[in-house]
Amino acid sequence: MKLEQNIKIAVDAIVFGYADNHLSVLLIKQKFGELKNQWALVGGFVKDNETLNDAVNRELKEEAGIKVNYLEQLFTFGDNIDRDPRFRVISVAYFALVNSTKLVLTADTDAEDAKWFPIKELPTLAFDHKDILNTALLRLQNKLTYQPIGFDLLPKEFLFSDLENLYCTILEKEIDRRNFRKKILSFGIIEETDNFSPKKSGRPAKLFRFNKLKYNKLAKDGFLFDINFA
Amino acid sequence: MKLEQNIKIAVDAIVFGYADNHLSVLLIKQKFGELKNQWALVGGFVKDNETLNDAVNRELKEEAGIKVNYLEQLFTFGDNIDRDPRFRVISVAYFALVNSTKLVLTADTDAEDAKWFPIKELPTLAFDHKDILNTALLRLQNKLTYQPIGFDLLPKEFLFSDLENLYCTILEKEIDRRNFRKKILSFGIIEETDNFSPKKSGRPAKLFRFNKLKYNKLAKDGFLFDINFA
DNA sequence: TTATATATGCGTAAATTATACGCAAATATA
DNA sequence: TATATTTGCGTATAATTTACGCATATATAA
Repeated sequence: MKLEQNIKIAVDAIVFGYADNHLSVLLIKQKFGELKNQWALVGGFVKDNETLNDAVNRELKEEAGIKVNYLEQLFTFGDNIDRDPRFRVISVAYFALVNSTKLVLTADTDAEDAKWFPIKELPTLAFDHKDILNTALLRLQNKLTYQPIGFDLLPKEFLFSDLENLYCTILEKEIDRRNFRKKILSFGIIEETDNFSPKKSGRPAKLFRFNKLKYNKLAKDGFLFDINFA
Repeated sequence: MKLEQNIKIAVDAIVFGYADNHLSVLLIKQKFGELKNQWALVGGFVKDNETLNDAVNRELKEEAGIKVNYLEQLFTFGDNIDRDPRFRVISVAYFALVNSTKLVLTADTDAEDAKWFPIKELPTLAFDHKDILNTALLRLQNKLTYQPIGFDLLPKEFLFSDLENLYCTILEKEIDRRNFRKKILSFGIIEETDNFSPKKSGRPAKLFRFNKLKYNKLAKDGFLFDINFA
């Protein structure tokens, strides 16, 4: 069997973060090559002896010094045959979420060129990274309606209003506050804490916490988290 | 930038077919190599200048002489680092459906070693193809509940009872016949024909046809096809 | 010819869930 | 003390799901 394949395999990560009612994406400024100074997704080539997951996590650490809360394979992009003149590149894209405490990038890594961009203020992106990003955004919006991944974008303890705003912001629609609360509570996967959050005005609100154990239990039994609102 | 990556990229297809109340998968008997005479998924290495989709369709034609009704990317499997001693193989798996008229493989291709296996009577599979198959089966079951892909497994004109049995068989559960009919009809994506199907006993039943145009219209408007039953 | 088994096609009551709100409570600020 | 603001709980109504009943149309057996 002849096999002279000149294709290299890369991984890319679309990392979403949420803070102050804004959804953001983590981007890296390219240091080398023709695309020097262009913004791109975190990513790089896969080493011969590491899994795809390991490769993504390594790149996330090397390029942005970050550990993500949620990671899943998104899609493999391989149709852009002329992306690099030296060889064809096929990219396995990953979808990642970090909680808001990680939205400030630490300066002690070589991550000086990593930056968060609000999803509404993106720069021009290298390669086909704009397409990948759009695919990821659709996945995020979709997944939000049937899997409770919103918690991975929030700090450990959060207000109901934070969670509600997150849904409204990412899904770009109004949701009735009281019905939202009722439905989320009905799942039995978040619990009250004894803590309150300081507020500028209005009645003080309890902080809540996501109970991953209870979620896993329900998910294993095939419980359907239907988080859709009119 | 040093880059000595010794990885080859392949595509594999999990092709599902449905006939006589049985879900089946298309497998190929390996002709060469260490795994000679073992059964495996349709698949092969990607050529330098073809898209991933083209690669899958080419393999489907070459190895089984088949054109599929539905094809989508499933998942990229890359963790099985020692699959081939010569190099590492990363496989982009595709999920495919054919309608029941194609369940008889034509002998005029080099497909003499292609065969349909009922999902409940699988042989031992090569590589990690059993894992890939399981992933595909879960995808099929899941997708059936929110996207009307069942029609891609049936002939152009079909009985409601065929569709119902397909759902019962693949999802492995009982569904109330009358409620099933009501819900599917409520979507407005299938239409009556003037034809009847010959039956062994019982009242003659009308044949129905899937209207893809109406489906596409609804899908574009974000209509939710909730095909879940208690 | 008549009875029986089988599958279809239509309908409806009851249970459940979703939607649209009302409103008191608790705080900051004017 | 009044006002604006946000929270937390509740409830009536609409919509949907679920569990069936039953007449109809055919093949086959008696």
